[in-house]
Amino acid sequence: MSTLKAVRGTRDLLPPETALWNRIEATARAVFARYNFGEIRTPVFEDTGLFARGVGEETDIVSKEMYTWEDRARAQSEKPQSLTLRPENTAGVVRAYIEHGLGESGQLQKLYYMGPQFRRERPQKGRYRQFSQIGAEVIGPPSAGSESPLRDAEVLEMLASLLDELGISGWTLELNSVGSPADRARYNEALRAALVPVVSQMCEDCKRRAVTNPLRVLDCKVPADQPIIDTLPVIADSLDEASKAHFAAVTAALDAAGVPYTRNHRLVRGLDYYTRTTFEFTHGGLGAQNALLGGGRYDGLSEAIGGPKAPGIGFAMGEDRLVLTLLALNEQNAGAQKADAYIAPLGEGLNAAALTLARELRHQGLWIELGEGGFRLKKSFDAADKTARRIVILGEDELQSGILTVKTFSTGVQTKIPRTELAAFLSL
RNA sequence: GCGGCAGUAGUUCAGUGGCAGAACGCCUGACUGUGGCUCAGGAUGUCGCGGGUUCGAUCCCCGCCCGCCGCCCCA
Repeated sequence: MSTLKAVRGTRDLLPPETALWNRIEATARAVFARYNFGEIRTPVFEDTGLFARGVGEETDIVSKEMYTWEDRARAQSEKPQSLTLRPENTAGVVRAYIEHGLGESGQLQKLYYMGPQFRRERPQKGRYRQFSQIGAEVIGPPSAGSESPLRDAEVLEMLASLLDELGISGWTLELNSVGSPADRARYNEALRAALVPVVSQMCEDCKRRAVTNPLRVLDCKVPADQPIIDTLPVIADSLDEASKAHFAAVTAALDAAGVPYTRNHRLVRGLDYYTRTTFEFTHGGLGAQNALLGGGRYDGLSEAIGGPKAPGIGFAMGEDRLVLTLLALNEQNAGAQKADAYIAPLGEGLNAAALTLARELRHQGLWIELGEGGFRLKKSFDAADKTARRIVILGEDELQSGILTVKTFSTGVQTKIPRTELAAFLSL
C-alpha cells in the first residue's frame, strides 16, 4: 500500500467528462436566472447542531452518515466545537437566511447553490461519499407569499423545464403531500394500527419497520408485500383541510401549465423538515439510485433552528446522477470538443514565432493548440487531427511571405491564407 | 452497516500451480514540408495489497483495500 489513491467513495472528474459537468452547471445557472434566482454559497462545514436540529436527529443521515469531528478549542476555558461536513445544503441556506436577516427585506428569497455534499454511505453507482448537488430554495415570511401553492407549482415547472433543457428525456415527477407534523403523527398512528393485523404476512424488513418506523413500510419493494401495502391507509386521508386545499391548488396549477406528474401516495421523504408538498423526479436506468432530484416544502425548518417563521420550498438535484443519465442517454456527450486550430511550427527555430501567432489568434477568441517545432510534420498532423479541427503550418516560407498554409481535417482541403485573414478563416 | 460478484497493459478483456497474453490505443520507421489507409518493428505490467499452503502462486486458502449489484438510505 505504497501508492495513494482517492479515498473510498470519492473520485476524480477528468476531461472530457468535466465538460459535461460544466454544461449542466451553465444550463442550471441560465435557467435559475430566468426565474430570478440568485446564487448563495455557504460553507462546506457547519456546526453539527445545525444538522441535528434541521435535518433531524433520528434520520439516517444525521445518526449514522455524517462526517463529524471535534474542532480544537481555542482557549483552555473554551469547549471544543463539534463540526460536520454538510450532508445537504438546505439547512445551511436557512441558517444563512436567519443569520443575515434576509427575511427583514419582506421579500421572497430565491436562492440557488451548487457544490459538494458529504455522506458516509456505502458507495455504489450513483452514490458517492462526496457528491455534488444543485439546488434551490424559495423562502421568506408568510407576508411575502412564501406559503402560496403557486410557489410549489413554479418550482416544479422550473424543474421540468431545466430537465428538458438539459436533454434528460423520460423523467417522471412523483408528487405527494405529507401535510403538517400533526398530520404526519396522526398518519403514523393510523398506519401502525392498520399494520397490526397484516404485518405477520409481510417480509422481515417490514416487520421491523412496522415497529421502528411505519412510514418506511411504504418503501418496501418485495413483490408479495405490494398487495398488502395497497390496502393500507394513505396519508392523503390524514391531511387537515388546509393541507388538502394547498395540495389541490398545487396540482391545479401544474395541470393548467401542462406539467405532467403522478400522485404517489407512498412518497414519504426521510428528512424530518418536510411538510406538505414533497416530490421526486426519477429516471430509469439509474439502478437502485433512481432519484434524480428530490425536494419539498419545509414550513417549520427556520423555527426549528431558532429563526423566525419562514416557510419555504426547495429541492436538490444529484449532479452525479444527472451526468450518469446524460451519458447513458447520449454517448456523444462524452466526446471531447476540438480546438479551432493546431499550430505546427516547422523546426525548433520557429517555436517562438509560433507562440506569437498563437497569441494573436487566442486574443481573437480562437481556441488554439500549440504544437512543437521539434516534431516531424507527420507527427504534427497526427497530433493535430486528434486535438483540433484544422492545422496551421508555420514554416520559413510562411513566416517570410505572411501567407499561412491551413488544412481542414473534415474536408481534407488545404489553402493558403494571409495572416491578416487567418483569424476570420479559422472562426468559420 | 448487511448479503452477493469482481479486481491482469493506458482501455476493454482472455488465460494458466511452472517464461505474462490479445485487441484497440501508444511509440519508431517505411515517408528529410502533409495525418487518416497499409506494412515493418517496439514498449506496455509490483497480475489490487498483505499473509498462508507449495519445490514453485497471477491462479488455491485467509485477511484487508477498492469497485459493482441488491438491501438500507437518499441526490
